[in-house]
Amino acid sequence: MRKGDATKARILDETARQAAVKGFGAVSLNDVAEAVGLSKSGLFKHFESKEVMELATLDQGFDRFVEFVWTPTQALPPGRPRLEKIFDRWLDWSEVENAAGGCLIVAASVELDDQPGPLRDLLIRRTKQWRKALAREVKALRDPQLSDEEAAVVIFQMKSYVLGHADGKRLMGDSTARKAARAAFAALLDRAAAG
Amino acid sequence: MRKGDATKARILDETARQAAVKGFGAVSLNDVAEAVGLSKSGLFKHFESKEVMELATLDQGFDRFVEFVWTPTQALPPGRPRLEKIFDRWLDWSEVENAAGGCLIVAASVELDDQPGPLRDLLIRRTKQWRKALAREVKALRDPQLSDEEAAVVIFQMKSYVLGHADGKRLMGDSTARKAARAAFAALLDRAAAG
DNA sequence: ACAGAAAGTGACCGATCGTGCTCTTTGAGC
DNA sequence: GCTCAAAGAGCACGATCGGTCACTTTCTGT
Repeated sequence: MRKGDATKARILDETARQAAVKGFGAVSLNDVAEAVGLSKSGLFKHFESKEVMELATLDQGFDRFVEFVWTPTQALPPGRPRLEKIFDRWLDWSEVENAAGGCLIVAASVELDDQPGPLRDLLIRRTKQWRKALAREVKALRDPQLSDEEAAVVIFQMKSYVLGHADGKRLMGDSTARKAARAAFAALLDRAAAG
Repeated sequence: MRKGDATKARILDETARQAAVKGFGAVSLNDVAEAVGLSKSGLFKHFESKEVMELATLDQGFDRFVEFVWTPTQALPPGRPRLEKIFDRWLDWSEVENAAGGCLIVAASVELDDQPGPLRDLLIRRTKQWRKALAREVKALRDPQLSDEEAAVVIFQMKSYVLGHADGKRLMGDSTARKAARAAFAALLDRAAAG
């Protein structure tokens, strides 16, 4: 049962790639199977349906995101240094790690925000989970910890800059997007620490 | 040739609605035709292909956007009052005017950023055009007008807040998103006017 | 009112969609 | 090394995809 796991992982990776590019709704089993080097029916030995495959893809997408953006920052001291690293990794996530296709989570968020179903449920659940982890990091910015409301303000603007960066860099090819995002975020941290 | 124009407009509206919900890549002629009350082949009397229909849809989408967000603000004095109104209308655009489906332009931006073709070309062209109009409004924030670079910083953050607002409100149902966006934007204008 | 164009229908095309079925190959545990 | 399940191929299915064509209905300009 080891060979199967490796194939499964390749399927999930490929599905994630295609979903980030074309959207979940436009991914076809044929394209995925071909890219992975399988027959279409071979996919069904790993997932009982397309929907289950999509769910697994999005779930693994979040795992990869947290692993890439959050995990490596836990070695740093809490507060500003850690948060700056998280932000930087977050920008890397869409600009470098997923240069082709962009961030799967952003793509899914825009696509699924008005399409009820298990896929959207999963997306919302894991986004909330991520938000919680992020809130803990943000609150540690000041010695008397930031309140929930203060942290929410910081998170809103932080995520906004991430989205702005992705929009500017990926669609418009704006090479200054990263600098703009970093500057805006640094100013935000200054305000948060002072306020 | 008057009846045809009305039908054409209904087709474009419906296509825009569906594209905003499911993405351009997942819109089918059958669904559009059915929703408009036409046969599938009837669509081809108005557009020679699906791609042409999509192009017309996105183009009209931008027209509607500018008409809704920008046009009504031109009665206000340039600078801060006008820009605040633009921002407000922009939030309304995705939260109220397009409550079901969200902003077509945002959806298209995320979907098409890595899919070359005429549709993406059109998207980029019209986005640049909008950015230019926006830059004029932003520069008028201060008496010695803001420089290009200063305006770019403001526009980056402004658009970031719009995206953050859409993300928070539409996907997560966060009812405080609008307040957060407005507060962040007001602070941005303060900084821009002072700096 | 009449002619001709515009608007719209229905049947059909080949291709592709997700999925089930049977069959063969392959790999892992004893 | 044998066995048996896991992994995968191949084919076929009904539905739907974008698109064409011949035909009918409806509107509009004169």
